[in-house]
Amino acid sequence: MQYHFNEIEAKWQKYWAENKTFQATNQSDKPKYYVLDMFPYPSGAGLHVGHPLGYIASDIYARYKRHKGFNVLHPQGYDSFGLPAEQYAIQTGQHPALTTEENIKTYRRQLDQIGFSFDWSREVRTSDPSYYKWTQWIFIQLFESWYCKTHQCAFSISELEKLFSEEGNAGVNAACDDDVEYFTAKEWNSFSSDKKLVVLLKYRLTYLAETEVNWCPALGTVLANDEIVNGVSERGGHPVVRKKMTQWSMRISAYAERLLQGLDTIDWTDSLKESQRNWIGKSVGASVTFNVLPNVTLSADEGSHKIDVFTTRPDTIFGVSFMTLAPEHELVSQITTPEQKAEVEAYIQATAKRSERDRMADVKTISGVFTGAYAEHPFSKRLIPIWVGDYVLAGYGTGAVMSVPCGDQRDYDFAKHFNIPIPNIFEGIDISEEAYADKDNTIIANSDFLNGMNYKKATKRAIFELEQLGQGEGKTNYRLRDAVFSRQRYWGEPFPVYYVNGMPQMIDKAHLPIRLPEVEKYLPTETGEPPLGRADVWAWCTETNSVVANNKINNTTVFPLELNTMPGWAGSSWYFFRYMDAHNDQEFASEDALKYWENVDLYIGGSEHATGHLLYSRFWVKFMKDRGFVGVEEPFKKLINQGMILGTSAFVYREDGTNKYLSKGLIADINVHPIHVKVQYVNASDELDIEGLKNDGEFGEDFKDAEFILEDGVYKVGRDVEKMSKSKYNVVNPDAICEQYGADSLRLYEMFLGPLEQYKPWNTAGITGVHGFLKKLWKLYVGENGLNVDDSEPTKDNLKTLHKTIKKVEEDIENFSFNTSVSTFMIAVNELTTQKCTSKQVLEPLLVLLSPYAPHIAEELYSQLGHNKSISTAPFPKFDESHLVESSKNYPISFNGKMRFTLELPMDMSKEDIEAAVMAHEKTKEQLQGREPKKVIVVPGKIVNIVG
RNA sequence: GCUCAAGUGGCGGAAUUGGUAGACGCGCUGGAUUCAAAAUCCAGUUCUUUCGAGAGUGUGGGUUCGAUUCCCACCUUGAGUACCA
Repeated sequence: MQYHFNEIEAKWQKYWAENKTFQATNQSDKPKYYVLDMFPYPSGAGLHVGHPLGYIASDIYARYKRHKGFNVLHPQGYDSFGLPAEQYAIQTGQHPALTTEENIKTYRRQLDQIGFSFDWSREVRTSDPSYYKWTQWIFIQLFESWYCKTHQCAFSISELEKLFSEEGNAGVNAACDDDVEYFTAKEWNSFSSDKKLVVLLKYRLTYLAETEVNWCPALGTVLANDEIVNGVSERGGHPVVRKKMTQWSMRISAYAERLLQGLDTIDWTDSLKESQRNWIGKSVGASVTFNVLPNVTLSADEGSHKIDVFTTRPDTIFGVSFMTLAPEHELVSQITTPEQKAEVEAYIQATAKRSERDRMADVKTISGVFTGAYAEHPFSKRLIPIWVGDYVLAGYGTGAVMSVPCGDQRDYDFAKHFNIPIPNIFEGIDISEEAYADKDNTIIANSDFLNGMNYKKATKRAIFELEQLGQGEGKTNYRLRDAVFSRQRYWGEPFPVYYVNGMPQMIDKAHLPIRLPEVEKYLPTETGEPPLGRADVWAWCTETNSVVANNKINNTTVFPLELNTMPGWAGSSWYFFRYMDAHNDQEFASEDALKYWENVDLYIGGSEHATGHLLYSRFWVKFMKDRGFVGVEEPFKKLINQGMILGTSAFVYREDGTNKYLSKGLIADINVHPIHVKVQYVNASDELDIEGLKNDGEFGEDFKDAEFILEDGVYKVGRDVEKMSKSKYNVVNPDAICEQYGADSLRLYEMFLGPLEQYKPWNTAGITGVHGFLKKLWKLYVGENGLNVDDSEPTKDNLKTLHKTIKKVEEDIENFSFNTSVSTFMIAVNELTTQKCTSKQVLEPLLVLLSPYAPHIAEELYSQLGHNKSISTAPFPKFDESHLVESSKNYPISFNGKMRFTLELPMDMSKEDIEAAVMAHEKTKEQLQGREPKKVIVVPGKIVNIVG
């Protein structure tokens, strides 16, 4: 009987689906284990062999954990809102819901054929109203919350209102907008309800704010920095301008410290934690207030300005020789003297044209302009000229810096360029060539009360003195910015928000979900409003509590709804909770389910989400914990980034100016142009199937009349490893692999390629290795005339092979070293085949070991051994050390550390006897050639090393 | 620039606490089987070599009886990030 993988795989996939083999229960005596993949965006192109890599790894782990007696939750779903579907809708007019549905079907078929043990009964789709109902609900909770910095915790906004009415806001230590004004309880209570709403909005964890964005008028949308190339949109090349827009923001900055601290409690890779730390960007220093000197030409009212700066080096405060403001800084226009006005305005105009990215990329050019105004040094009272320079970013700190040229290279370069003095405040340091930024060896000089102090002491003293003056305090700054949460798109979650007198109002939970309205086109409106501005039925009636036609808007009972939609990361920031109780229509998940499953034990996905999805999810979970909705502080306990599988592109070489294609070895110094060809026309020896290429439906025409110049009778292509992509014709489809070799071969081969975390090239030719292994495995169990397995007693060698395999495979899975397991299986099958093993006592446990990796063949053989329950219910074999105990050791005999020969000696031989046996050996004498050994190292059971 | 990875045969990679470098597989070479092919099986395959042996894990040092593994400096590649005050 042969190994008919197609039949076997279809049979067991059907069995698993029909018997709900992998359905997890929310009640169990077994310990729980939650294995999660980053859910895919269902793109139109379907899966290529790179996509399932992480899913296969997590599936192996999930199946292993089931064998180990865990109740495993291993769900899958779709991140199904997103731009490609919308773009396709704009081009074709097809509703994104339809194309998304189609794409999901393809994905599901492809995933099913690989034999994953997903619990599909818990599938979620972020674009499903029954799912985004809860995304909207969480948004409302964020709106109804504020963050107390003293307690480091979010609370209900009603508690804040109570505080305000009892004691005003002076004593409230909240994460809020910078521009809140102080008020007393009495004042608060006298505010109109509209005014109260305005004030509260400054405290809410999601709030409306004017944000500067990259606006592309032609596309009617906001673009991310990387969607802009050379100042124009990447798609279409339209001009882009900086524009202020009112958008929803998330106050993630409130959680900066906890997001940073939490990293120490989770098992993620160091590189990933490091990216998040960089992103959060904590820096400790001080804020310093400089008074701007009254300018005689300005009125008294305009004259009393203050500039706040943040510095990490308050110890260098006596080294300040100028200040620099970002061109966008609001004080610039107010303090500039009439003489400098024209120059400053010209400079601001020039910098406004450059995108933020351009400005950052061009570090070399030093530019700036003097405002004509001066500030006063808080201690020395010296005059400090105030400059404008675009090396200061408006978005970081206060958008202004105290420039200490002797201690900061950028300040130094700026000072040199504009001939500003560079006072030296460092003891014994030469600053004639460059700034001195070494904190550890700093001794302060020329600095009044700071003289002679080191960095630490001087910092402490400077902050103390600033506080005495009321012109500064110790401060910690974070680079992490609040996240913009509005998108001018159609295919995303609608906000559960309507507007009364321009103030946002939340729709009550009872009326969720607010479903996406129908529009006739998916483009922005002619007036530049988002696509939802095209909907005719998009107003909120507070009497019927329903979405009604726009023409009913009267602003007394019927109000306009929000036109923006939520960003891609909204739905993905909490989906891991929904899997716990996916069909609950009363809550996002029940308390019991949340309590049982807690959080994700193992999360596998790509490292490209390091600072997006993985940071936002942590933020939402911390918020939900604060408000008592969940019991955990972190979403993902352990996280592994799978590496990317790269494609091996193939090239043919056209001789310039001809229609001749030269085989790779013939190029020499002839001028040729390499052209990508589809990898399916290339065999394992890099030989091109010329006929196949010429008959290709898509490109055959291009090569029809081409002449292929062969070497040794074949055309050899060139190869290069590149990212797998359609445009490089190196995409390999798992469907074809499954059909030709089977899902078990695909699973084994993806693992066999190399370590999970590494980037590695795909080469279909190599799959014959693992496929051959499966055939060999099959032959070990099934002969010409039926099963080869019997009840015979295993031999010592059989047991040794089995138990070393158990040991290795178990260690490998625990270490996520799946590639070495595959080798181990090959070795085991090779050995057992040589041993002609037929013993069920050995061959049955081997199947359980293999089943996480190659579940179909394992199920089939297991059932042929007489079982009528799925192999997934079998316990993992127990390792028994006693089978590996050896009585002798083949010692490597080294001379000066180099192994020269081996010698078989009993395991229990003493050190002295080993040395004697080695020294007596004739090859030892040969090696020494008469020399007397200086030293003989004997490590019993390991090695002998002779020095001399 | 900074941070984090990673450099081992023709290729993917193995060597888990410092102890036989190149497991396992691909590819290649030779052979068996076959009318032939596929499939299968067997043997060989780091480099050099005067066939005795010698060298060898990016480069150069160091620690050690012994280093792919530990330390220092450097080079290369990849990823992320950036005038962050």
